[in-house]
This record gives sequence, structure tokens and C-alpha cells, in this order.
Amino acid sequence: MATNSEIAKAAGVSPAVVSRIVNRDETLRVSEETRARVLKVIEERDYAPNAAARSLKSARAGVVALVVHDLTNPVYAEIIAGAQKAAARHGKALLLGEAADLGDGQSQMEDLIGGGGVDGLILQGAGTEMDRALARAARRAMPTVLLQSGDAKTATLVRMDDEEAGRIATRHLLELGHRDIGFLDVSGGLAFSQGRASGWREAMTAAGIEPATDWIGHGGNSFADGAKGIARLLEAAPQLTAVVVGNVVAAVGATAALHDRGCRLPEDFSVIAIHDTDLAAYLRPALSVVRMPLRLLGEEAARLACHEDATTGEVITLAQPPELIVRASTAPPKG
Amino acid sequence: MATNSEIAKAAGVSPAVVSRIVNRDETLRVSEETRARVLKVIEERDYAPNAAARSLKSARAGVVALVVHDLTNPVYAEIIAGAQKAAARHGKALLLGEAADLGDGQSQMEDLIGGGGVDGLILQGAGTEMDRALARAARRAMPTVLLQSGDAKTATLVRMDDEEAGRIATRHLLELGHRDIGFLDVSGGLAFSQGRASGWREAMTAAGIEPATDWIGHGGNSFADGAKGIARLLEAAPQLTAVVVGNVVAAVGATAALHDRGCRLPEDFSVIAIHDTDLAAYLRPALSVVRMPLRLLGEEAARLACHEDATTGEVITLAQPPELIVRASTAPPKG
DNA sequence: GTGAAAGCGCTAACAC
DNA sequence: GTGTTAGCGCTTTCAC
Repeated sequence: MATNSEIAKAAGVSPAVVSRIVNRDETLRVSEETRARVLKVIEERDYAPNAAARSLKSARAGVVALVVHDLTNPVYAEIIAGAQKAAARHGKALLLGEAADLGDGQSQMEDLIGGGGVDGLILQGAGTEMDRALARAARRAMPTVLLQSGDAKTATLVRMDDEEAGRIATRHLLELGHRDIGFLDVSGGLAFSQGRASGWREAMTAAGIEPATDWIGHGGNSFADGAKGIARLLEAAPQLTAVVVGNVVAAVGATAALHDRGCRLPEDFSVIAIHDTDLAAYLRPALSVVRMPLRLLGEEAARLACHEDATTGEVITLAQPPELIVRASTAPPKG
Repeated sequence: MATNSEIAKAAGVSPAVVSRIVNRDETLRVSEETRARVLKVIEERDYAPNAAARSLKSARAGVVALVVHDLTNPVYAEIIAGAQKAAARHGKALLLGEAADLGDGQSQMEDLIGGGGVDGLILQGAGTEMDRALARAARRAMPTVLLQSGDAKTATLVRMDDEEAGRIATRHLLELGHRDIGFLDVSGGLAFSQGRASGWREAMTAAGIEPATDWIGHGGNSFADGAKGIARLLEAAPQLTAVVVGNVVAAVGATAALHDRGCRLPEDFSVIAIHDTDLAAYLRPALSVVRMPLRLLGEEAARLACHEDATTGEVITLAQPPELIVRASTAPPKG
């Protein structure tokens, strides 16, 4: 709770000197004794510069904000972890919000965004709740990054190669000999989900297969959605022998539902998921997946959000390609 | 980017009026026309009060910080989600940090804590990295909350009834007829883990069984640790017919390892875990667990961290009791 | 080598 | 009903 001028007084110098010592101002010429004396007082009184005063003066808060839809989803957790790490590396702290409490116009988060309390903004996906935040961020000309989907007019969009992920997953099944391959999407409306679906469709067409419209179903990104999704899909298209699931969490739910209907993996049916998590490796049978650079996505988003001069309206696709990890949930179709 | 005085000038009033209108000062007497005029200008210019200036004046940042060890662990994710929600409800934004980047003394997070940039602090577990943060928080007399373990001298400790959780889990196995029941702990040094182990030991002793020292093993809180842990435990004590795992993530790893050594659940071996997650329900066999109020833990921690007048040095055990959820990974021992 | 002073944008006490 | 003013704690230019 000591202030700059208290330290200055105690050390017998002016506040300016204290400030410049604290900030390691290279151009400062002080005698070694003065410096030592000041440092000693700082140490004794455990002085730390007031964050608010500093950010009022500098017009920088040292904070970037990340707003996501669901904090508990393991897939997003990976993104969050990446963003946190990268933000820290850029000398920023990470403010974490949920989309749900952004909407009411009452949240502290919104006040901070509107009032310069954050220097950069990362938004996961679209949603009307996000739009006000986006607008405010735009007014402040703060670097704004959209994760995986959304309108890149007002912000930079970072994404992964979702089409390629869909293709890789589908090709793996095709190579095993499957032909009746379904797709469980995450959300019909979101770009990244559509991308994965396109990849699946492309790979199918390239193999000379025209998937029927009911070969694609809704899998969501939760265990429950995945379980429900696979049940509905197999009801609509019982001839399927394999499925690409757009999200690994949904895929786990799907395998549970499959297990419950007496369908054994991979003998009776094959499942491959997009996204890798530790979970996929420790499931039995372990899930074959297409690993996506989720952590990198978070890191890249934070990196962009930490740079004042970020160009807006750009779409950045991560260079790191999706990677096929074959485990035990995929095998040739029987018969 | 408009400022108070710009708004004031544009509306033909003084900054004080603008401030009091923005802050909904009830005692303010202004004509309806003046108010409307000011509001209109605020709307037009999209004015939002500067967060730094406000917090400099009020000595409150509107932010609480949460520092955890591992952002990607689903168990902690639940706590984080609870904390985020409760903080938002108390009008605070949540700053999320990882213990790892707190240590170097360079982090923005630390600067914020030391410089009054956060109003309250929640720390997960102990660790030397945390101690400096703790000390700084103490100097600022900011409400500080420890999650699940740590020294409650300088902070408030919130915990769950870990002993009871251990007891409940163990009693469930005892009631099924098991007698040779092992325990896989999270971390020998952490209070909550010791509590769960004590519960296990108590329940065993109460049933007239004296567990051998090698019936307790290290399970950690990751999939890999759980897998390794169960292997080592069964090597040391092959007569075990069931195990209580102190963390559900480790338990999933353990079931994978069990599966791999040809040991079927629950016919050959029973596993019950502490903590519930969706994952446990969607595993096959679904995991029997003792559900702990993780979300509530986060909420309570945030609630305390948001209150200036939080008493320190208190240990708060959540009233909500652990709850037994029997699923498919536990059954009577064979033979 | 070091100090004085202005000003970042806001709010609260007081004045009229 | 509305305006004036001081000051929160810091940094930075310029002066000596």
C-alpha cells in the first residue's frame, strides 16, 4: 500500500527517480548509492506501483479478455490454456468470461471492455451477446480475435484447417474399406463445423460415393449430444458402418450409446473423432482421432490480441496441419 | 474513446452531472430534459467510463484473480466455472492464471496483485510460487481464499468434506462385500488428498480391517498417473479386489490400465472414484463415484474473494455433503 | 545526477 | 438543479 511518493520521501529522492528505477529506465543516470537506497526502501516497504494509476497514464491495462461458451468443455479448455500461456508470455494477464453473462449489459466484463480495462479481446464463436462486446471493442480500436468462426469484418479470425481434418478422418475410414460413412456435426451454423462436414463430403465424393442427406446428423460438443446424435443417425441411416464425429467429446458420448445398443467397436462399427484429448487415448477402445492444434489456436489468438497493431479483417488459418492418430476405434468393416 | 468531460461539454453540463447520471446516483436532482440530453450524448458517442480512472479513484478494480495448477483438468474446470459464475454475479470479472507463470516474478498477474489491480485472490493449493502472491495480497489486505488445501494462517480456506467422501466410497465397496480395498491418492502432501485417505482408513478400521501400508498408492490427478498408479498398486498388493481412486480423472486412467491387463470391471475388480464428471457417466462401464460439490467450491471461493470484509484465517467446509452415485464399475467381489 | 510539475479520467464534497 | 475543485498514483518532459 506504499505509494511512489512515500518511497521517494523515505529514500530522500523525488518520485521521478523512484518511477524510473522501478521501470528500469536505461537512460536514468543515478549514483549507485542512490539507486541502492531507493531499492532498499522499495524492498522494505514492499512497494509495487499502483496498477490503476499506471494504466490510466499509459492507456494500457496489461490484460486481455477471453470469452468462451463453455468453460468446462475439455476441448475449449485446451484453447484457454494456450491463450493463458501466450498472454502471460506477452506480459498480459487473462480475463476469462462466459458468453452467457456478457449479454445482460450489466457485467463488469463489458464495462472493462468498453472502458479500456482490457487491451485485447478474444471471442469464441458468434452470438448476439458477443456483438455488443465486439462493437465496443471496435470503438476502442482494440485488437479483437474471433476463434474458429464468426464474421471477420470487424475482427481477425483464427481458424484451423477444418476441411482437411474432415478429409483426413474420412479418408482413413475409406482406406479401411468403409463406404457408408456418416458424419456427426458440431453445429450446423458454425463455420468450423461446416468446414469439417465439407471435408467429409469431399473425401466421399472423391471416392465416388454420394452421401445421402440423412448420413449427416447433429452431434454437438457434449457427451449427451453425441449419444443422442449417434442414436438418431443410425435410426435414419442404419446401413452406416462408420462415422466421423466432429468433436471428440461428442464421440465419447457416441461410443457409450453404441456400447449400450450392443454394438462393439471396432468390430461392428468404426468411430473417428476430430480433436485429440488425453481422454481419447485412455478410453477403451481408445479413440482414433484427427488431432487439431487447439493449444496453438489459443496461443495464436492471444498473440494477436496482445499486439496493438493487429490488422483487422484477416482470416488466419494455422499452418500446423491436422494429424491422424489411429487407435482402436477404427477397423475394416465386417464381412 | 470519449471522456466524461467531452460528454459534459457536448451536453452542456458539468462532468459531475455526467458522472452521477452514469452511476445512477439516486440523490441527483436534474431536470428530465437535462438527463435525457446527457443520456442521448452518451448513447451517440458510445461513452463508457474509463476503467483505470475509475479504479484509481475508487481503489477497486472490479476484478478477482484465480490461480490454478492445471487449466485443462476437467475437475478443476468445474471449480473455475463456478468461480467465474459467482464472480460475475458479484459484479467482478475473473482473472485466470496458472501457478507456473506466477513464479518468475515477472508476470503481469503478480504486478496486478501487488498493485491493487485485483480486489481478491483465489489460490489453488500450495506451492512456493503462490507464497509471494499470498504475501503481496496480505500486504494489500485483500481477501484471499485457498482452495482445498494450504495454510489458513494468511487466508481463508474453503474445502469439502474429503473424509466423508473417502468413507462413503469405501463403505459402498464394503457393503458390496469387498474387504481388500486399496486407495489411490492424489498427492501425499495435500490436505484434501490426505482427508480422503483418512476417510478410507477410518471406514476400513470401522469394518475391522487394518489396511496394509502397501494398499495405498499414488494415483495423481491425470489419466497417465492413474494408469501407472493402479499398475504399481496391484503389483504391491495383488490380493486387492477393489480400489477407491481419489480423483475421477485418475480413475479413468486406472480403468484403462485394468482393461489392458485383461481385468474386467466390475466382474473381476471394482473401482469407485471421488468427483463426478460427465465423463464418468459416459464411460463403459460407467464409473461409480462420490460426487463432490466442485462447482459450489468455486462459487463459494469467489463469493469470499469478492467481499472486502472477508475474515481471514478461517476454514470453511462446504455444507453440501458428498453424494454416492452408483453406476457400473462396482459390484460384489467374485467367488 | 536529480527535481518540479502537469495531466491521464474519474468522482465526491461542497458551493451556489 | 448544476458547477467547481481537488486529488487518486503514476510517468515524463524539461529544467537545473
